[in-house]
Amino acid sequence: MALKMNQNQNQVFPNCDQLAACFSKSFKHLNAEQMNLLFFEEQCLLLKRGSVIYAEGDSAKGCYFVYSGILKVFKTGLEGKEQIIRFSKSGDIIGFRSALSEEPACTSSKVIEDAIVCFIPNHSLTQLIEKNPMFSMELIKMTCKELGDANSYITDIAQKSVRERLAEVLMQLMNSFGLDQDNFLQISLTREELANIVGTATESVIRLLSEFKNAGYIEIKGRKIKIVDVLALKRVGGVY
Amino acid sequence: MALKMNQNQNQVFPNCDQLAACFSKSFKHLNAEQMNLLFFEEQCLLLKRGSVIYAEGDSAKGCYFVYSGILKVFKTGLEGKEQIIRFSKSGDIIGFRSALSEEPACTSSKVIEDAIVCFIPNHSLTQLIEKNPMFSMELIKMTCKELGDANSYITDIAQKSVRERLAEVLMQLMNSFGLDQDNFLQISLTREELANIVGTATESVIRLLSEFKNAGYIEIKGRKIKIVDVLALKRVGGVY
DNA sequence: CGGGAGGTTGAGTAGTATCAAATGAAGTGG
DNA sequence: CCACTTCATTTGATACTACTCAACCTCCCG
Repeated sequence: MALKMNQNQNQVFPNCDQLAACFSKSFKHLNAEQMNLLFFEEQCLLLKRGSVIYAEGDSAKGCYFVYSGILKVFKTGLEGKEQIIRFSKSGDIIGFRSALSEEPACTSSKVIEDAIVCFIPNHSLTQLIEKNPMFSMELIKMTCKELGDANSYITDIAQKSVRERLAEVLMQLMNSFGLDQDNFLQISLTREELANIVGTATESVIRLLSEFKNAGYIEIKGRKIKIVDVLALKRVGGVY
Repeated sequence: MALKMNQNQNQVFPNCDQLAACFSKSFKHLNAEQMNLLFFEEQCLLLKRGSVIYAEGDSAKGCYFVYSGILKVFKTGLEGKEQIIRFSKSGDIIGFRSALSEEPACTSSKVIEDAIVCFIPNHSLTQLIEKNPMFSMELIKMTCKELGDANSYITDIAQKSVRERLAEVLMQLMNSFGLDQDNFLQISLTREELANIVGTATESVIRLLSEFKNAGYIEIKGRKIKIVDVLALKRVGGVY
């Protein structure tokens, strides 16, 4: 396997085996040879919080495999307000939609927590789809799962109140990113980012968070949110 | 090609060539042999308005190809309120998500205008994916397009007002189903169904429709809506 | 020490939901 | 053909959610 890692600044990039191991968490049906195909032109990037991976309107020459860190995928609505669609973390592939369809990206992606991502050029991805039906199948299933999530999201935003949605979002974040030993969510978001997930105003998030705090559902230390009463939050969020 | 059409009640089902021609509108990379594979166990159904094709929670043994008619795909939220996710018409495939992922369906599908659909058993679909990478690619692209639409939808519902969304939905319906010679939308929906797309209350739709009517943007004849001022509607809906 | 970004609080209000009731349309059975 | 049922639509009155605007605070960084 060609090793083209940039190791400037003492940055520790994953080696091929580590990449492959991480990739296998999500895609189980690639053998070593195919994995080589994917990471042949290995090109890892270390990205700091705030970096943009791709932006709405970009025409992609490839997609990105996320080795570590957290990204947000969002659309920019009228008035420039972000709507966060989902998060990506270790093991996810982002940007393959516009890559495959050869259309400009319809979302943007930005780093929430410092990340290492690996660029996968278009032809590698296409080759893989052509040579490995199982991989196609997994890609389809993955997209389908995203689509299912999106559909639920639509229903929630359309039918639930902001309070319900905020509680639900906290539960989703808990499921996706887990809690540390003190029950704090292992992802830190600004109030504005929270608002941009829930689809509401920053002020509303602040008011509701302090309402949850007073009710004893959560505790707050700056951007860190401690989940105290899971059952109450699930009840409020209509999550069962 | 095996012909197992049920031709009871003088129902005129499409023959294989017609099915294939219709299918080719959406999927261009299947040769005759592969098309045979798909429709080998041809099983057409004539479905009246209100019929349920599949329901949330069903585990699918296959998917359906829509030959004619219009279906709505929706989720049932809390309180039993429908959220319409999208419509399907001639040339679309529905239900392949749960079919492929072998998970219970996360949406339901119901007939809006009398439809002829053709059942495609799971193994046919899977075989095709395994044998024809181009087909996989088209399936992926199709799912990706749906996903892109869903993402836009999320952003709209989260950020736009009900008035804006209703105007936008009218424009979408115009694009999807077209207008007849008198500029009436070629799809009839109840006020409740409209509300379940927009994500609002039936009464709100009624009030806004009559507001649009008074403003001269539309005319109303029962369930038929005539699009009078496209530019005004686009402006209201923030569609550009 | 100043400036900027993020966070918090309060007051006022527009936009929608909800509830209730009346009307209209379509079908059913006697 | 009419009374009756049922469902869809419409209108009005009222309540309330959540947005907006404005002011102020806090923390951090240069």
